[in-house]
Amino acid sequence: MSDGSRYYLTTAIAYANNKPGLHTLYEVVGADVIARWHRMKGDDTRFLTGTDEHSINIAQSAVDEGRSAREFVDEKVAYFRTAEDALAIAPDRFIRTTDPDHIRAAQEMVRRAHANGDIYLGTYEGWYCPNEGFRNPTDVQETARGTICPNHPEVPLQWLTERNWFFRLSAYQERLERHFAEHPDFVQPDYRRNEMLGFIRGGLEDFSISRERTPGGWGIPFPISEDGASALLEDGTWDPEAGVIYVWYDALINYITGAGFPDDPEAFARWWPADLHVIGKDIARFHTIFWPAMLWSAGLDAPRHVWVHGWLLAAGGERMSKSRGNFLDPNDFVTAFGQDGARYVVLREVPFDRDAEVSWDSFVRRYNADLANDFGNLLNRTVSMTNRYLGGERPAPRAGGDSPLGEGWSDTLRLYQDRLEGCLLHDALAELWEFVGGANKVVDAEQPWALAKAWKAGDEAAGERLRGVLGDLLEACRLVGLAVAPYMPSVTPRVHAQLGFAYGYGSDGNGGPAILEDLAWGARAAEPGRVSAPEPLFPRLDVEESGKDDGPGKP
RNA sequence: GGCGGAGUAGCUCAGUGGUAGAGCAGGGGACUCAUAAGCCCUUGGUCGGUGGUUCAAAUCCGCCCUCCGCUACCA
Repeated sequence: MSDGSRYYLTTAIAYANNKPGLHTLYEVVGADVIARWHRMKGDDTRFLTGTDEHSINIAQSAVDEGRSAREFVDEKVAYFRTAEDALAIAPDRFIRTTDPDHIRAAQEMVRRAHANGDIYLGTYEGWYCPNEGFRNPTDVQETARGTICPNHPEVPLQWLTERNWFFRLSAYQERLERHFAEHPDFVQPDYRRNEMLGFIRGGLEDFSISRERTPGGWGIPFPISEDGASALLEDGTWDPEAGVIYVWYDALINYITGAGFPDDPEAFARWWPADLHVIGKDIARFHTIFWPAMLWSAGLDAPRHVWVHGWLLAAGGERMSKSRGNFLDPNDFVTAFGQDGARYVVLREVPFDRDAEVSWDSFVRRYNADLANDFGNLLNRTVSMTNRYLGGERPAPRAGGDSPLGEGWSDTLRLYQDRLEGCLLHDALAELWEFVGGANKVVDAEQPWALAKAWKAGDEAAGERLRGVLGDLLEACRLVGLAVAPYMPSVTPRVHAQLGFAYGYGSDGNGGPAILEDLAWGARAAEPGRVSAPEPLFPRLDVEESGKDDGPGKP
């Protein structure tokens, strides 16, 4: 039921300074699930993810490695795309802040802010690290040798003053407070919203949006000169004296570039404002305070919702990072759990609204308990019994009222949809798996093997009941298998194949029937078919062999 | 320091006044369709500490301890 409703969602763009860790891609997997769900519902869906490439750190790292910044980021971006492919991430566009249309978008935003009187020349001063640029006062340390940056203790910091353009964030304080009040679900979860509101009420300061000096001049050229005229030179290049756009100002704009701004007004009118920005808790302020103000300044609408997710933490609650060496490699993770298994366990084991400590063990336990034992085995035993007792011919499920499973399904589906659309991705799966548990109980309560025996002995009623029970169980497998498609896109077709159903969705979730119609109990009851030979969906993993003692860093 | 959140079974957490719960992990049993999976039963907790209100407190109030988040320009 494609009702023409559109859904535009984004992830934060990843900082392209290294290979991606699973803790970074977690967010993208979650957003991909939401995107797939909307596609399968029939919404005209647009899912944007990509990379943030203009930081000073990146420029400096490239200099350190003796190559161009462009070469440096191209390599990192390739790592991201490979890992995302391995995890079946299917964006409608992978945006890079070095893309030409994004550069145009960022410059246009600066021009609009300037035309609107929202930017002005000022001075920015602070401790400047030759390696990392300006440092936050809270990040520097006073020592006997002077002020140093903890990351490079041997390099003394310089107190520098720059002439910068400032954005008049202070002018938007009242409007931001009003926006938060009028749109209580603008920022979620609620405790994040409260934190942001507290920040706004504490008073907003203007922030600088340009940089005079970056290594190699890396960044998007600032399009306006000090005198307020265009910084475009006669030879078609940008005046280096104008500096570059500060990387955060540049980065946020990717969300509108990805919607068609400013080149394609028609597309932009369709896709903007975004329905959902999925972001990490560390960048909530930029997305919920700076970003709306930037948009309003340019005469554009704020995004509708911003969801702030938590982090995967290593044992002891430590944040995962490359430098700590306690991160999980997404490619190793996919190798161990499979593409679908990896997506499932990371989204089931980590609540999407807060942090969670994870370990290799915890993921293996979750995989075995939920995927191999509960659902995989349910499908396996159901298909096996259908083959053994009914010659492989798939019986239809009983009408909802005649079947405990059929009766319970509508509640399960409603809760699943509520949780999923409310970004509680872990709770959505929990609802589905409660239903799986119910189906396993039905097997033991009905004992199809006993019914089969009685039927063989001439009890026609037992045969009738056997067909009904197995029909219900097969239907339960079909429904769960289909409902989890956003989470486990390649498992669903395998479930359908074993059950003898055709499967019509494409690899990104587009193209099939509106999923809610197909998710009704008995929706395909009229289709005859035969089950195939049973084949385990999720082979059990051995905890010992999976690297029990290695910790998350060395799977 | 200020504001906010949390401390309940080995692990992850639910439970806001009335005899301590779930899932996973551990133990036992019956069954056998199945990936030794599933089902049933079960071990396990002075509900962070302390004082108070109450007939009754994990739940309300005071104080204390521990942990976490936010407290602006690395991204």
